[in-house]
Amino acid sequence: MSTTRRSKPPTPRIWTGWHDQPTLTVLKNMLGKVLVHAQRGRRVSGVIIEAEAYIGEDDPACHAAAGPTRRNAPLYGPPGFAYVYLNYGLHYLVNAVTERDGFPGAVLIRALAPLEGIDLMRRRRGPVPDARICNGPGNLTQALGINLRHNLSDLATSAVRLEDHGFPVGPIDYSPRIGIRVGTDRLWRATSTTPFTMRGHEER
DNA sequence: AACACGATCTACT
DNA sequence: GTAGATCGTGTTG
Repeated sequence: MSTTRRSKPPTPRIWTGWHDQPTLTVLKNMLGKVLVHAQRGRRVSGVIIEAEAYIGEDDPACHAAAGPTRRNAPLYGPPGFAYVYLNYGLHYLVNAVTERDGFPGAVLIRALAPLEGIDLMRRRRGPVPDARICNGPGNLTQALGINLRHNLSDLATSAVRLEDHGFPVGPIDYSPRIGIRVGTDRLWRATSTTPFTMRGHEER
Protein backbone atom coordinates (compact mmCIF):
# COMPACT_ATOMS: atom_id res chain seq x y z
CA MET A 1 0.00 0.00 0.00
CA SER A 2 1.23 3.40 -0.79
CA THR A 3 1.74 5.58 2.20
CA THR A 4 1.59 8.71 0.12
CA ARG A 5 -0.60 11.18 1.84
CA ARG A 6 -2.06 14.17 0.23
CA SER A 7 -3.82 16.68 2.36
CA LYS A 8 -7.24 15.38 1.60
CA PRO A 9 -10.08 17.49 2.90
CA PRO A 10 -12.16 15.75 5.56
CA THR A 11 -14.85 13.58 4.04
CA PRO A 12 -17.94 15.74 3.70
CA ARG A 13 -20.63 14.51 6.01
CA ILE A 14 -23.81 13.09 4.68
CA TRP A 15 -26.67 15.02 6.20
CA THR A 16 -29.20 12.68 7.80
CA GLY A 17 -30.10 14.51 10.97
CA TRP A 18 -33.23 15.90 9.40
CA HIS A 19 -35.03 12.66 8.80
CA ASP A 20 -37.18 12.77 11.92
CA GLN A 21 -37.80 16.51 11.98
CA PRO A 22 -40.98 18.36 11.04
CA THR A 23 -40.93 19.76 7.51
CA LEU A 24 -40.57 23.37 8.66
CA THR A 25 -37.54 22.41 10.75
CA VAL A 26 -36.05 20.64 7.75
CA LEU A 27 -36.77 23.74 5.67
CA LYS A 28 -34.84 25.91 8.10
CA ASN A 29 -31.95 23.45 8.35
CA MET A 30 -31.83 22.89 4.60
CA LEU A 31 -30.29 26.29 3.96
CA GLY A 32 -26.51 26.10 3.97
CA LYS A 33 -26.52 22.36 3.27
CA VAL A 34 -25.02 21.04 0.04
CA LEU A 35 -26.88 19.28 -2.75
CA VAL A 36 -24.50 16.93 -4.55
CA HIS A 37 -24.61 14.86 -7.70
CA ALA A 38 -21.63 12.51 -7.76
CA GLN A 39 -21.47 10.98 -11.19
CA ARG A 40 -18.71 9.22 -13.12
CA GLY A 41 -16.30 10.19 -10.38
CA ARG A 42 -17.21 13.84 -10.70
CA ARG A 43 -18.87 15.94 -8.08
CA VAL A 44 -21.22 18.72 -9.01
CA SER A 45 -22.69 20.54 -6.06
CA GLY A 46 -24.01 23.75 -4.63
CA VAL A 47 -24.99 25.31 -1.32
CA ILE A 48 -28.75 25.53 -0.85
CA ILE A 49 -29.83 29.15 -0.53
CA GLU A 50 -33.55 28.93 -1.25
CA ALA A 51 -36.15 26.25 -0.49
CA GLU A 52 -39.88 25.82 0.09
CA ALA A 53 -41.98 23.54 2.27
CA TYR A 54 -45.03 21.60 1.08
CA ILE A 55 -46.90 19.93 3.89
CA GLY A 56 -49.85 17.59 3.92
CA GLU A 57 -53.08 17.22 2.00
CA ASP A 58 -54.42 20.34 3.71
CA ASP A 59 -51.78 22.43 1.93
CA PRO A 60 -53.51 23.34 -1.34
CA ALA A 61 -50.18 23.93 -3.09
CA CYS A 62 -48.80 20.52 -2.14
CA HIS A 63 -48.88 17.84 -4.81
CA ALA A 64 -50.65 15.66 -2.27
CA ALA A 65 -53.57 18.11 -1.99
CA ALA A 66 -55.80 15.82 -4.07
CA GLY A 67 -54.76 12.70 -2.23
CA PRO A 68 -52.30 9.98 -3.14
CA THR A 69 -51.62 9.22 -6.80
CA ARG A 70 -48.96 7.29 -8.65
CA ARG A 71 -47.08 10.51 -9.31
CA ASN A 72 -47.00 11.90 -5.79
CA ALA A 73 -46.46 8.54 -4.11
CA PRO A 74 -42.92 9.48 -3.00
CA LEU A 75 -44.41 12.24 -0.83
CA TYR A 76 -46.28 9.62 1.17
CA GLY A 77 -43.21 7.45 1.67
CA PRO A 78 -40.59 7.66 4.41
CA PRO A 79 -38.40 10.76 4.71
CA GLY A 80 -34.90 10.98 3.32
CA PHE A 81 -35.69 10.27 -0.32
CA ALA A 82 -35.85 12.46 -3.39
CA TYR A 83 -39.13 13.37 -5.07
CA VAL A 84 -38.30 14.42 -8.63
CA TYR A 85 -40.93 15.29 -11.20
CA LEU A 86 -41.27 17.07 -14.51
CA ASN A 87 -42.94 20.46 -14.38
CA TYR A 88 -44.53 22.25 -17.32
CA GLY A 89 -43.20 19.49 -19.51
CA LEU A 90 -39.81 21.16 -19.36
CA HIS A 91 -38.12 21.31 -16.00
CA TYR A 92 -37.24 18.68 -13.44
CA LEU A 93 -37.78 19.80 -9.84
CA VAL A 94 -36.16 18.06 -6.89
CA ASN A 95 -37.63 17.78 -3.41
CA ALA A 96 -36.44 16.14 -0.20
CA VAL A 97 -39.27 14.03 1.24
CA THR A 98 -40.09 14.76 4.88
CA GLU A 99 -42.49 13.52 7.60
CA ARG A 100 -43.29 10.01 8.71
CA ASP A 101 -44.17 7.22 6.35
CA GLY A 102 -47.77 7.78 5.28
CA PHE A 103 -47.86 11.55 5.74
CA PRO A 104 -47.01 13.64 2.66
CA GLY A 105 -44.44 16.40 2.96
CA ALA A 106 -41.36 17.69 1.20
CA VAL A 107 -38.91 20.53 0.83
CA LEU A 108 -38.48 21.85 -2.72
CA ILE A 109 -34.93 22.99 -3.45
CA ARG A 110 -35.13 26.23 -5.41
CA ALA A 111 -31.66 27.76 -5.66
CA LEU A 112 -28.00 26.92 -5.05
CA ALA A 113 -24.73 28.79 -4.80
CA PRO A 114 -22.47 26.70 -7.08
CA LEU A 115 -19.73 24.93 -5.12
CA GLU A 116 -18.10 22.11 -7.13
CA GLY A 117 -18.06 21.27 -10.84
CA ILE A 118 -18.97 24.73 -12.03
CA ASP A 119 -17.37 24.02 -15.41
CA LEU A 120 -19.74 21.11 -15.95
CA MET A 121 -22.65 23.25 -14.83
CA ARG A 122 -21.72 25.85 -17.43
CA ARG A 123 -21.59 23.20 -20.12
CA ARG A 124 -25.01 21.88 -19.16
CA ARG A 125 -26.66 25.26 -18.82
CA GLY A 126 -25.24 26.91 -21.90
CA PRO A 127 -24.41 30.57 -22.22
CA VAL A 128 -26.00 32.02 -19.11
CA PRO A 129 -24.31 34.29 -16.56
CA ASP A 130 -22.73 32.39 -13.67
CA ALA A 131 -25.00 34.21 -11.28
CA ARG A 132 -27.99 32.46 -12.84
CA ILE A 133 -26.56 28.99 -13.26
CA CYS A 134 -28.41 27.51 -10.27
CA ASN A 135 -31.15 30.02 -9.47
CA GLY A 136 -34.53 28.46 -10.02
CA PRO A 137 -35.59 24.88 -9.28
CA GLY A 138 -35.55 23.87 -12.94
CA ASN A 139 -32.20 25.49 -13.59
CA LEU A 140 -30.39 23.83 -10.72
CA THR A 141 -31.52 20.35 -11.70
CA GLN A 142 -30.26 20.98 -15.22
CA ALA A 143 -26.93 22.23 -13.87
CA LEU A 144 -26.55 19.15 -11.63
CA GLY A 145 -27.89 16.68 -14.19
CA ILE A 146 -30.84 15.63 -12.02
CA ASN A 147 -33.84 14.07 -13.78
CA LEU A 148 -36.66 11.56 -13.33
CA ARG A 149 -34.14 8.73 -12.95
CA HIS A 150 -33.28 10.19 -9.58
CA ASN A 151 -36.83 10.05 -8.28
CA LEU A 152 -36.89 8.10 -5.01
CA SER A 153 -33.12 8.23 -4.61
CA ASP A 154 -31.94 7.76 -1.04
CA LEU A 155 -30.46 11.17 -0.29
CA ALA A 156 -28.03 9.63 2.19
CA THR A 157 -26.51 6.97 -0.04
CA SER A 158 -27.23 7.74 -3.69
CA ALA A 159 -25.40 9.69 -6.36
CA VAL A 160 -27.76 12.54 -5.57
CA ARG A 161 -27.40 13.37 -1.91
CA LEU A 162 -27.40 16.01 0.78
CA GLU A 163 -24.25 16.87 2.70
CA ASP A 164 -23.36 19.15 5.59
CA HIS A 165 -20.14 21.04 4.91
CA GLY A 166 -20.56 23.23 7.93
CA PHE A 167 -21.39 26.40 6.06
CA PRO A 168 -22.62 28.95 8.58
CA VAL A 169 -26.09 30.24 7.87
CA GLY A 170 -27.04 33.74 8.83
CA PRO A 171 -30.52 35.22 9.08
CA ILE A 172 -33.25 33.48 7.10
CA ASP A 173 -36.08 35.26 5.32
CA TYR A 174 -39.53 33.66 5.17
CA SER A 175 -41.89 34.69 2.40
CA PRO A 176 -44.81 33.27 0.37
CA ARG A 177 -44.00 30.40 -1.95
CA ILE A 178 -43.40 31.14 -5.60
CA GLY A 179 -45.18 30.04 -8.75
CA ILE A 180 -48.39 28.87 -7.09
CA ARG A 181 -51.84 30.41 -7.02
CA VAL A 182 -53.07 28.78 -3.83
CA GLY A 183 -51.63 28.47 -0.37
CA THR A 184 -49.79 31.77 -0.72
CA ASP A 185 -50.81 32.70 2.83
CA ARG A 186 -48.17 30.36 4.23
CA LEU A 187 -44.68 31.84 4.57
CA TRP A 188 -42.97 28.59 3.70
CA ARG A 189 -40.30 29.91 1.35
CA ALA A 190 -36.96 30.26 3.08
CA THR A 191 -34.08 32.25 1.64
CA SER A 192 -30.62 32.79 3.03
CA THR A 193 -29.83 36.45 3.43
CA THR A 194 -26.08 35.90 3.62
CA PRO A 195 -24.29 35.17 0.35
CA PHE A 196 -22.00 32.15 0.20
CA THR A 197 -19.95 32.42 -2.95
CA MET A 198 -22.52 33.92 -5.24
CA ARG A 199 -26.12 34.77 -4.82
CA GLY A 200 -27.71 34.25 -8.20
CA HIS A 201 -30.94 35.00 -6.53
CA GLU A 202 -33.37 37.83 -6.99
CA GLU A 203 -36.58 38.79 -5.28
CA ARG A 204 -39.69 39.05 -7.39
C1' DA B 1 -57.03 6.92 -26.62
C1' DA B 2 -57.39 11.74 -26.27
C1' DC B 3 -57.00 15.97 -23.74
C1' DA B 4 -56.01 19.85 -20.42
C1' DC B 5 -52.85 21.44 -17.34
C1' DG B 6 -48.76 22.56 -14.29
C1' DA B 7 -44.46 23.87 -7.31
C1' DT B 8 -41.06 27.23 -14.71
C1' DC B 9 -37.87 29.71 -17.63
C1' DT B 10 -36.62 32.34 -21.53
C1' DA B 11 -37.11 35.48 -25.08
C1' DC B 12 -39.20 38.55 -26.79
C1' DT B 13 -42.07 43.46 -26.73
C1' DG C 1 -45.11 42.26 -18.80
C1' DT C 2 -46.46 38.26 -21.17
C1' DA C 3 -46.41 34.61 -24.70
C1' DG C 4 -44.59 30.26 -25.87
C1' DA C 5 -42.12 26.09 -25.15
C1' DT C 6 -43.15 20.98 -24.23
C1' DC C 7 -44.49 16.32 -21.87
C1' DG C 8 -45.75 13.35 -17.83
C1' DT C 9 -49.77 12.88 -15.26
C1' DG C 10 -54.54 12.61 -14.12
C1' DT C 11 -59.04 12.63 -15.87
C1' DT C 12 -62.39 11.53 -19.10
C1' DG C 13 -64.42 8.86 -23.03
